[in-house]
Amino acid sequence: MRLASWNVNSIKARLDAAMTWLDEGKPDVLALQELKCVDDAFPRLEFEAKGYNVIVAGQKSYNGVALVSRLPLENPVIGLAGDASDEQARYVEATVAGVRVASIYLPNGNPIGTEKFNYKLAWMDRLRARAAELLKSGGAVALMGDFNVIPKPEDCYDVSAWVEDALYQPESRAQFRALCWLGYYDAFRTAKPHAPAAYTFWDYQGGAWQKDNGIRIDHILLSASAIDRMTDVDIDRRPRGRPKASDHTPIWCDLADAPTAPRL
DNA sequence: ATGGCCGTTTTGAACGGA
Repeated sequence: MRLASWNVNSIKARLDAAMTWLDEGKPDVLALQELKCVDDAFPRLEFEAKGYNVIVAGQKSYNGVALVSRLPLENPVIGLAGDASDEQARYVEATVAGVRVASIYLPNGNPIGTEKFNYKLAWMDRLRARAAELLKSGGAVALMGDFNVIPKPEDCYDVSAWVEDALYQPESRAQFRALCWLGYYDAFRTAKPHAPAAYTFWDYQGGAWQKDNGIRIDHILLSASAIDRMTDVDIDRRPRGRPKASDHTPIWCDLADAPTAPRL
């Protein structure tokens, strides 16, 4: 089963690109972020025509996440627990073939020293609580999305350009590590610990794509029982190099079928 | 040199993004 995540920066602006990537990336499950549209404006029919089921958590103009899957999306949950007053559409989860998958659009948090940065850190507290809850069953879990965190210096073309940014603050990175210490594995770094310039985002400005001035902020975090089944993982840079591209590009991983009996 | 991009919105200057 292939799991993938992509911040499309408006699903309406990126519909052709999304349809193209479904054909070439062949994800079984795709977590989408930054839809920038309400539920009814999501191009549901186009996804369904390609054989995908759809769950949308939309919002006007900003944010918005979705899960699309060839297999049924069971027991969907929209929204992240812990703050009933939070109206931003940044989280949706469901079960596909026994794997609990989530599409996550973690707050940007800029500028630091403001309520926006506090909101980011508080949101990460809530995410960690939910992530811990999901591990209790021992089943496979995949947290996928735009985490808006640069985990380590090697995940950035030039750390000096990001030291004042919310994505590289010590607090943001510590929160990301705390999430991992619960028992989640960064799918890409676990398989490719020394891969250089493994970026998922390049700014539209300043020729960042042409210079490969990128950062790795889109992640797939897998529980132990999920990463134990992982056979491949990669970042697909092709969509970023095309006209009218999102500033993010997809990341994906493959999971082998669940063993029907213990293998040891 | 994030001054220089992109998408969105009570459509036209402002906001959010990262």
